[in-house]
Amino acid sequence: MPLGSRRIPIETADRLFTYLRPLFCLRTEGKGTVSSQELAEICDVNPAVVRKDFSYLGNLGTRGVGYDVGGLIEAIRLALRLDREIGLAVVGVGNIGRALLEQPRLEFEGFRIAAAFDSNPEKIGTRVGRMVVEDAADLEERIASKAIRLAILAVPEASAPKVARRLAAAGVKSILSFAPCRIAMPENVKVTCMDLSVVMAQLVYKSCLDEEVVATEPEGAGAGLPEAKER
Amino acid sequence: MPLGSRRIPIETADRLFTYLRPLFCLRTEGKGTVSSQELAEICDVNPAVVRKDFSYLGNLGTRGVGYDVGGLIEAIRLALRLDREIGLAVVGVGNIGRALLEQPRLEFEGFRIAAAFDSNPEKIGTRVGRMVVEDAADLEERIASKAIRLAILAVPEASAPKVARRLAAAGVKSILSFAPCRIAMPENVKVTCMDLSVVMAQLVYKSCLDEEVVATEPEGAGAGLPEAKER
DNA sequence: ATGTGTGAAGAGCTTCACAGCC
DNA sequence: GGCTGTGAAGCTCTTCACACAT
Repeated sequence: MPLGSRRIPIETADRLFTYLRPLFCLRTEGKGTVSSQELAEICDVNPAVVRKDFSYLGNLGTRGVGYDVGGLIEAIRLALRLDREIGLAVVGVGNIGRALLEQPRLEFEGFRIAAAFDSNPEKIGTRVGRMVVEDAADLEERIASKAIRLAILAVPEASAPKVARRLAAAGVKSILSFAPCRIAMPENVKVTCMDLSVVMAQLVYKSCLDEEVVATEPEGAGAGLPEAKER
Repeated sequence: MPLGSRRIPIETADRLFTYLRPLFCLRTEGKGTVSSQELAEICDVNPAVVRKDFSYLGNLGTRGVGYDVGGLIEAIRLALRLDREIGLAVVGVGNIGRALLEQPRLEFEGFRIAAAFDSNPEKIGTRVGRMVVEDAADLEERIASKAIRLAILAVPEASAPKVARRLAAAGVKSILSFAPCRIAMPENVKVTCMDLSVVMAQLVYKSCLDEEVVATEPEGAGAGLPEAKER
């Protein structure tokens, strides 16, 4: 009998993250159990998808009842390696870096900002949110000594690749970059680029697709079924 | 003979966006043609994927030579409906809103910031970047009169759902939200939520997967093939 | 009666390999 | 020789339908 040890499809893993936040809300609201039907409506997916996804984590549900909210949260956090706190560095204290430092939200979700860097002498030593901005010149040493493996890169595009290489050399394994440029990295360092233009273009494209469907089907069923298909 | 009119798979559309930026760079560098091989290396995908993707847009390449850079850009922009400028509103001029307004990058990519709103009296009337911040109270009227259909929502989480409903009522069809909460919208309004926690968690998960592969294959081939597989 | 768990069928995307053209 | 364009095979994920547990 499978015990939650099957390989989790990457698409399932992605969805598991998105289940997590509504589950937190439900727990806060005091809801003890949730059915695949309910969660599916909240997350805008098919109920069968929800059940299939959870089945990879083991037999979490109770037939006729649903899933225990707390149990789900724990199982997901365990499966996704979110069970331990993850320290991260914010590199670049411009508008975006400041936004991250000033809102403590990340801290609730298993992440902990452990360092903030900037190269501007006027910013070094100042306090932003909970952190004191450190000199980017000390980046390698500080990151290595704190064993930080995750960094958010919020520096100008021009210096992003160089700073990224320094981070990788210091032992960082995952970089979330806000610079809209390609960052070449060795195979063992993962980089995700938050490119707003790309995201917005995709958003607009999807809206355009909808319009064409409407235009092509003038006798459409109107505001009929919820059409639980996203992406 | 197919003339670029086949249905484009959604995954292909997503990739087409990501090809666009390196292509801009290549054009700026004065490169006239590019091969699927070169572009594949830059974007970290399989060359066959690149060719297949472009084949949906028609016969763009020249055998033995490659693809015309300018032609590719035009074809992609057309296919993805980026051929006309898209006006957008920035709602909320906090750290993130300011970051968007102060960097003119978006303007180069077919987007044009057409309005900025905030409800803080101290911010209303001030100039940020190229825009003067308008009163969020006038949001519906201004958005409708300018026929804006795309908005970036950068307001506190608590007010995000309410503001989103106002945007939708004013005619906005696509919303990019930075509030890490679910925003319920009618079927014809698309919302993409930039949830940093989710993105970071996915990033960390992928790094963990790598580590396990390394740990499971101690006799691995070392730094061998590029392993052109991402995601 | 209600809602989970899952094998099997189906859909969609990726990879391969090679014909075809420059 | 070099590189595109593409049918076919392969693979992964999604959907369905229903057995089964409470």
